[in-house]
Amino acid sequence: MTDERGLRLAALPRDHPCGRCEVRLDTFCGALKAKELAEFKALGSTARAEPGQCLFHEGDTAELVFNVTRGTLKLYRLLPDGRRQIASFIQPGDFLGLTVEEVHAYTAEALEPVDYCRFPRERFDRFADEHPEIGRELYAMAAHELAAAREQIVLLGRKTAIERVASFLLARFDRVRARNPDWEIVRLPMTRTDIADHLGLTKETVSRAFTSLRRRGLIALIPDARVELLRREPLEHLAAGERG
Amino acid sequence: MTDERGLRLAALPRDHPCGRCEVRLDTFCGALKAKELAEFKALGSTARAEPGQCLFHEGDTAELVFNVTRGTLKLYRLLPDGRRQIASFIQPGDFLGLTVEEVHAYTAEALEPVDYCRFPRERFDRFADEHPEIGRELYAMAAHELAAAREQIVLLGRKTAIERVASFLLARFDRVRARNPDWEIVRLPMTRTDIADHLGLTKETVSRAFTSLRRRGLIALIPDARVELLRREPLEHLAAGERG
DNA sequence: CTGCCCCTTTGATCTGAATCAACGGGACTG
DNA sequence: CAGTCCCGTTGATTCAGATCAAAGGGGCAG
Repeated sequence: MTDERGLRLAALPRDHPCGRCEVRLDTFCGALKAKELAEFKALGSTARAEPGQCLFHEGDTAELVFNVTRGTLKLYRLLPDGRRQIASFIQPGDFLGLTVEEVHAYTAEALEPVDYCRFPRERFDRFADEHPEIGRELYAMAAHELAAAREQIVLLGRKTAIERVASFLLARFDRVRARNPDWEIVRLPMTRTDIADHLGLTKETVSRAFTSLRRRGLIALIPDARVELLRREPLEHLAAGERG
Repeated sequence: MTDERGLRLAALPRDHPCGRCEVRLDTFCGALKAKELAEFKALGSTARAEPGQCLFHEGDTAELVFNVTRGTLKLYRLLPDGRRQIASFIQPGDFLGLTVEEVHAYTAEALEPVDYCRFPRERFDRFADEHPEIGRELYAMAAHELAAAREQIVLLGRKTAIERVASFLLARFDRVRARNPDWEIVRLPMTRTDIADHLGLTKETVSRAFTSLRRRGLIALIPDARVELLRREPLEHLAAGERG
């Protein structure tokens, strides 16, 4: 699989508009041949968002879809009195903005500088209709996100504070590991408040959980918002809910 | 849309194997013409599950996919110490068993007598590959379920007990209303414990929330596990999190 | 009809995490 | 370089919901 993808990457002409895209093979673009990819790319444009800027707000009509190539966003909903829930963090390779509704149900805000491709929804849909291989990839991505969302449901419904934080950290480590198998340090571009709003906790409780994991020797907190994984197994036990 | 579907339903020959299926147009079967539908149906078989029986367990290899035609199931995960989270309730017209993993991450257990069609996953995938219109429906269903899952994430992460119960009830009422616009009574085939395990609460808290909603005159509890909607608006305010 | 079981409801008490409060530190600003 | 702001951490107190406990009711087997 990696080899095949490697070949396809190598096969892309030098002057191809997606030639420098680092996440091409992590998203459905990887399912397209060079020519189709160029056609696809021409449907949209690229842009950058600075920290705090939003690609769209809850309630906006969904006119564009996005493909993130660099940086992290948070996808959140606000309740009328200010309570906030971050449904998920969006990372390079993630697709964003697809909705069955006419209107976005969440706000997508950049946590750090974000580069992305954007496509008018109508054109995107037409292209997808004409390219079944895209449809298949889209379905696979939706299924994947659904699995992640249900994992989050288990976390929010039944796990304790420290189990939630352990699960969150492991998910981050595993995401890094998918690319660098022996990388044991992860950067967390989001604040404690963001993590809390993702895990259904408060920033104080998240902070205490980090401290507790550090004291138990499972992780180390490194300057510049980084965390090192010291002992994976007990962290996995905690995350799985084994009352450790 | 309803008219178009009505026509398509009427167009199905009398002796068609799906002729009596009441949910055909609620699921992707509705996107198939009579002949293709018959071919599709022939790929699998129908069966019934009694209350308490499981279509599959967490950890089983995912060899079959299911289409529920009657009855309700619960889809749940157990943590090692017995904590349980019901990811969702599955109803007629819902598709079940699709997973990106080789193995089911949840158990699907019947709450009441359940009729369903089942298909070997491999054959189903092949059929879907050959019929792009199915792929599109599958994607739409996955996107729909993802939206529902994220709604549940907001509920579990940030809503209070009574807001959760109000949201749950409204979702039930709306599901009924989609078919019978002025129907204000809904049957709840699941126990208080099931509802609690869906909403991240305990059965006692769920029961107290029902009592509170009844005392406020928003709902009435009717024998035979039924609930009547008396005042929709305040219930909607509660569900939206307006601190009523 | 009786007894058993399970479900629901209600009450009393407990507790994990929220809230309230304070402090230290890094980044930016004027 | 003082001032401000935001972030993270830690401590004290509070509270929503969990847990523990008990009683009532419907369904069903014998």
